[in-house]
Amino acid sequence: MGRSEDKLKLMKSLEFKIEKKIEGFLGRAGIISTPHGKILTPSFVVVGTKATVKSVLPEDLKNNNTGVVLANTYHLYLQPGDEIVKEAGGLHKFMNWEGPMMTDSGGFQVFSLGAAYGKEIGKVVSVTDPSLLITERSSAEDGVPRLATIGNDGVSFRSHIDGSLHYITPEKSIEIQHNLGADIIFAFDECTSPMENDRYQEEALSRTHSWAKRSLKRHIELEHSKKISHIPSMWEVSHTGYVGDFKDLFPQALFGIVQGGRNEELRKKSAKVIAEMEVDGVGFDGFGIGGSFAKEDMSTACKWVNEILPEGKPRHLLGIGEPEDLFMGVENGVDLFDCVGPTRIARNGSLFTKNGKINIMNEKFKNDFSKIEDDCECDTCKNYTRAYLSHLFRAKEMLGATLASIHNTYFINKLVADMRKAILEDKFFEFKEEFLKNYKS
RNA sequence: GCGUCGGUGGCAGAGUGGUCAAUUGCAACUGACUGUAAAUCAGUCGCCCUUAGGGCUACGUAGGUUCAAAUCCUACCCGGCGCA
Repeated sequence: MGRSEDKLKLMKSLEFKIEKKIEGFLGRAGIISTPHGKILTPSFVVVGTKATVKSVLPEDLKNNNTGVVLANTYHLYLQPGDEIVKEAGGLHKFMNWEGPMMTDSGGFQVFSLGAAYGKEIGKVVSVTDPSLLITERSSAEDGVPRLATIGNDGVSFRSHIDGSLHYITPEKSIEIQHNLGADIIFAFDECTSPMENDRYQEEALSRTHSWAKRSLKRHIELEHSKKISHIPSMWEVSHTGYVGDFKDLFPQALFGIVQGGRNEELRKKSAKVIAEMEVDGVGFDGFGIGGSFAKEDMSTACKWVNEILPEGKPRHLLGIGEPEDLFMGVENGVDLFDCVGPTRIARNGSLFTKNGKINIMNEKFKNDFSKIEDDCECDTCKNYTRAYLSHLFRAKEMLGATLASIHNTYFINKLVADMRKAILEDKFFEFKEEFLKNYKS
């Protein structure tokens, strides 16, 4: 098999077609083809960390118009173990989700179990408070022991489940992700805290870049080792969307991750480095935008990065998913979003409505026999009332979490689908204005 | 009927002369949640005054002892248990 054929094989893991752009902006509507089906972009990726979207059946996700599910490398490596998932035939079979899947690399856990462990910091800070900035590297003497310790070669994790010690390198993360078998996987990166200073961000960024290269290299090696029965031609892919009859073994796409915190120079540098990165002439299939932001400058950060990333490949804004943020991201050229928000707040009793979030546990809903939203067509709204959900949550009945999660994921999926429709009809900004006017009222 | 133990804020249940408007849990009320350490976490929770703080009313009921009582004494009411 010749060199060019090898390259061809690797490219087939994913196709991205842009259907329409928002005139004068970076935003666009497109279609990503994967071995497990198409993703209509912009698209919301529902998070199913441990190979399950908490409290929701895959059938319900399908009814919800869920396009993609994202599972997690670190969590599945610890439990049940990636070898078990491989033995099961991969994530799709293991969890009974036939649609497109992604896995995160564990890079976020470098942050959540590291710098953020035991503290009240999220990846998005809403207030720019300089006093929170870490002026110099505070290793571990801030009093709170971390479960993740970063080295240049990899990260030591202390399992949050049983305390056992694990070492994850970029190569290891990619190997795990190949065992898990999602359609799209991510390079191992260091998600930094928004409180870190520029000096540390720069240091972390060069680490992320070197890890990206190592991830890409290992990924390509593993892709080459796959025996694929039929390699579709370019014509087949572009005209039918058909990307192959791969049975249990299909090609996986690798996304590189741009970091750089809130620093413009670092963000731009990272976008350039990741965009141009190649191993044996092969680059990333798409890009993740990771790390931390201040709410206020999230849109400029997306813009800096997406102006540099190649237009023809999909971009995924990692871990972002509040309605306002989705508009911001789409407008600035983001194709994919994932976020635990819709499902987590659902389990905690918050529900999306077009007039803003409501907390179903509030007293006023005890005898409110209307639907969460009159015109919502999700299975929850079709069949249940606010009063019933209020009761389920008060009684701590687990069906409450299920019904709330179904509604919230439906709501977000529909929101993004409506954005897509608006882009195709040249009405993105009208839609945005109308939606946000109601949502913020 | 006699004896005995007990009656504390919506509930359960600490406290047993001053630091008690009263530990704690539950319930209730409100808020948070952005690549899931999360069916979690935080705040409020007698009444009044705008916060600091201050005032008022409260630990079955009514009296009493004391500078001071949820805490001690007396009577009564109510409940558990034991004996008749």
